[in-house]
Amino acid sequence: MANSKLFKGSLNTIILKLLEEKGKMYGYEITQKVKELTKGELKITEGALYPALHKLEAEGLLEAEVAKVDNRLRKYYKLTEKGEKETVNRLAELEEFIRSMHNLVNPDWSIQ
Amino acid sequence: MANSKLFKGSLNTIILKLLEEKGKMYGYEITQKVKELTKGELKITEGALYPALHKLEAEGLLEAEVAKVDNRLRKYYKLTEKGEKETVNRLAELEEFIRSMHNLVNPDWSIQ
DNA sequence: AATTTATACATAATTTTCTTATGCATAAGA
DNA sequence: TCTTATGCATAAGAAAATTATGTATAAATT
Repeated sequence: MANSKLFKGSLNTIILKLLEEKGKMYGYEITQKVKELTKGELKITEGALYPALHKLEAEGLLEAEVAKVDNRLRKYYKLTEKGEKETVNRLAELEEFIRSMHNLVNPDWSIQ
Repeated sequence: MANSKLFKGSLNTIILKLLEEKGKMYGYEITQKVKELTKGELKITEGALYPALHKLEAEGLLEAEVAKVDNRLRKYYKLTEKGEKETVNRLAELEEFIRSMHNLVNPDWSIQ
């Protein structure tokens, strides 16, 4: 997509939020869900996603569970308790970020 | 700031928008203006700002002019014609980005 | 008077985070 | 049969930031 640069730094927050909503998801599912929600605008690459998932797991925010579906492996991730708390913080930061960007560039729409 | 990661990738757009509004600005002025507009939330570091300005200049989006004020050098930047056009694009992308993020994380406010 | 903070630029080393490329494997569709 | 889709993973490289360092003058503080 044209403005993929803008998404830099927001991947972790996106993952955490989706997991908060869905309960558990596997990697490929996340890439498809993001593509769907952004109407194809944001395509998360595997080279970005899997290392991000591994890191969040190493930080104790996610825990993984492998399942075999239709003879294919899926690695399901869900939030740990720590991850749930952190997600609240990250989303608050994201909201603050968007408000700040609004103040900076002041486009012709408002935030309610 | 806590969520500086989220701002990754948006520095160029911020610079272009501020210059569009102000006409011309120098580097230090940009850092102060951003700090003011974000209530201290975003502190642009010099190591990020100056290379970004140089790159935008090299791309032909900005042009620079050095002035001496109070025995101190200031390097004023302003948009070129190409830069003005590009700024329109970048702001449209930014708006699309913010709408996408909204769809993704669906906070409790709406965009009008 | 001396030191710190503010103003103003710049670059180098390092880190973070991404893209692109590669690899393996099974299932479905053309 | 070959391509696309599903599913994981890692390595090489690029991009964009942070942190550290350097130079210089002016203002403010101790």
